[in-house]
Amino acid sequence: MADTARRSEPRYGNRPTMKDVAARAGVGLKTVSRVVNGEAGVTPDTGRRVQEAIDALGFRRNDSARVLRKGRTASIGLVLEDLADPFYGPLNRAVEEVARAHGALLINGSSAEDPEREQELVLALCARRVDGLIVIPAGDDHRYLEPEIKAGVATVFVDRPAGRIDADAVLSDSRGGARAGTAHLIAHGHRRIGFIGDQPRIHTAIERLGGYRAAMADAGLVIHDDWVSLGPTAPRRVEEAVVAMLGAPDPVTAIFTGNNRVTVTVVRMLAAHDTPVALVGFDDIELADLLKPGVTVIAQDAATLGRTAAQQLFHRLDGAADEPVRVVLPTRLIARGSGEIRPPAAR
Amino acid sequence: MADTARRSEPRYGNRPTMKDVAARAGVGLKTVSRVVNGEAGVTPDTGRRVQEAIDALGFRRNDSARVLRKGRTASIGLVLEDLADPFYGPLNRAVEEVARAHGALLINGSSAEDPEREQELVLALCARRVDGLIVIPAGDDHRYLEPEIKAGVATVFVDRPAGRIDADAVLSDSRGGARAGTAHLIAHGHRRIGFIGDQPRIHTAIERLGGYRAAMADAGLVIHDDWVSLGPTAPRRVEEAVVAMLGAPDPVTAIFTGNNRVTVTVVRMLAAHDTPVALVGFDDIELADLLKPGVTVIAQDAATLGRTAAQQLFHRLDGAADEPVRVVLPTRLIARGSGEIRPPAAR
DNA sequence: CTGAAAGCGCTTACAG
DNA sequence: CTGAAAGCGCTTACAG
Repeated sequence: MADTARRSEPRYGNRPTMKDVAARAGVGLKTVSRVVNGEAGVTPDTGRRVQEAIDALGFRRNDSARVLRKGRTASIGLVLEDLADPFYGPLNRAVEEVARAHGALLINGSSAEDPEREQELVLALCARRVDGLIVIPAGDDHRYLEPEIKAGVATVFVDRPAGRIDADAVLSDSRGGARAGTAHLIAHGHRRIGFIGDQPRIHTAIERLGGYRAAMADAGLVIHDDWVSLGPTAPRRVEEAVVAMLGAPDPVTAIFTGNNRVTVTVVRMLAAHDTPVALVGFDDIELADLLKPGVTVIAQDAATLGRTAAQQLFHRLDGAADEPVRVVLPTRLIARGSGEIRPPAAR
Repeated sequence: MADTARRSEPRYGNRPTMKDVAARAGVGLKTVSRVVNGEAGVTPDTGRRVQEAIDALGFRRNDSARVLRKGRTASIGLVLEDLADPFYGPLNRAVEEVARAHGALLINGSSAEDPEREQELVLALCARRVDGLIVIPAGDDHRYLEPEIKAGVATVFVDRPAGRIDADAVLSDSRGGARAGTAHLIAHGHRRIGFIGDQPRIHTAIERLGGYRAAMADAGLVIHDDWVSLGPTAPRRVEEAVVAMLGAPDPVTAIFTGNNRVTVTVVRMLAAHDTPVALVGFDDIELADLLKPGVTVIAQDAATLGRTAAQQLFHRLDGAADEPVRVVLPTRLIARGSGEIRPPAAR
């Protein structure tokens, strides 16, 4: 903000430029450019003189300037919810690997699940003229991106679709996964099943709730209002939801949790609970197999999610201009014990 | 003369420039610049005309060009080992928050524990003229960075110090932590304690081994060669080390693990082992408290590590030119059960 | 094989 | 209050 009164600012730390190299080698600018970029058309002798000047001066090409002239920045932006969330780690890494394979750098940022911060970050990346953008949206209205997309910023949404605009999206089958997980609990004898999910603004939260509802309906089960809780994934809120569901006159005998953070909190609560409660959680979590009981989960493949999104992005960057696509990746139920606990009455 | 040559190669997707805005508003370039940057010295009426042209054209300032002229890119690079490793998540996020507070973007990359890839990545970031660099080094020789640092790229190493150059470093007290953890096992009656750590090229691996050795020496215990295993943290290698240590004629009764990945594999092995073996691991891991027994760990504060490093970086960027500093953050022993198991003979 | 000129999209320094 | 000129460090298009 207030970086007003800086001195005669050392520019890039007073680095030598091609001009300096040219002067020292006694050649023209273009010749230096040729040597730096390994282009043909330089005699070995001239090349050597230039190389010596480069080494002596410690010259390193300023890609920032190069990029301005070339029109592509060879960088992409990835906006996710929280860099610290272990779920996004493999996704982030997968995007990076694809970017790297295409010679692009990755600019990263967290929206902190705040739509305004998401927009601010996305537009900052557009101002930097990233070639493309991969966004895990926090908000549900992305019309602010329309002029950018029209101007040529390739954009792929991942994990959650864009809101109110039509854009590429790579998603996990949230609805199908939640439906399968809930059906799994029903198959093990449960009739009163709770659902604790993320905020209703978030697409996946609604989809997973839908899957839960569908499975209950499939089995002819009516859902009690008290069995459903959507909200922030902060431990506090989740704990209260668990207490309410288990403390009711007709308590739930099983819980389906909407994502990894919710699951972790619920596992912690259930470990301290006196009677066994069944649990199936969306997202796999580390060490879930070593708990007693192991945690049964609906696993999604975060790395494939990221890789697929990045590949689609570079596909667009290569000129693909067909209709926006929506890729939905399957989930996988991993039974480890917690989801196979039977309700008290049925034992 | 204007847009003739443009059509062949869409530059930044044919975005309007300040020149276009100036032409449309019928003003000079500098006036547009004033409006875009909220500078004073524009009559309300002129300002309005310019703003209308901006809106009509969908103009967004090209920060990439701005940055070239300004001499600072308002971006920093963070090179870590693996974006997917949950240990680095909080560190990454903490760096991002500090960068954000300073108006800088974060360019991220993984070295994959490969010194060559680290160098390649670091130099690519230097070529982009990031203002500063935070590096979790994979290699042990950073002399390749000397010309860059001399040229003005602020650099802070985190988690591990630089090799063969003098540079700022923010570290955890690996040696002290490992010493305390090993002493904890000794205090619980163990005499034969194994150490499974990372590759000896990695500074923290050596430091932690040193802490282990020191604690053993403090207690007058001699270390058997078979009790120490350093190498890649791949599950395969760690499993073999565990099998060897537990299968020896005089098997170890406790193990100290050198980092989170090693710990996870060892926990998995010990869960399947017939007799209880004590365990203290370096780095905290999620759900460690819910396992039976809970995993006793030496926790380091990854977020503080990242925050401190980033603050030091911006301190340098603000002009601090004093001697390189080395900050060492304390670790914390968290007893949860696995480290308090007594050896068979002592029970 | 080699290089001078123009230009990428902005900001700086200066003049009116 | 306003704008023309020069320049950031490179690449492009072209001429010698």
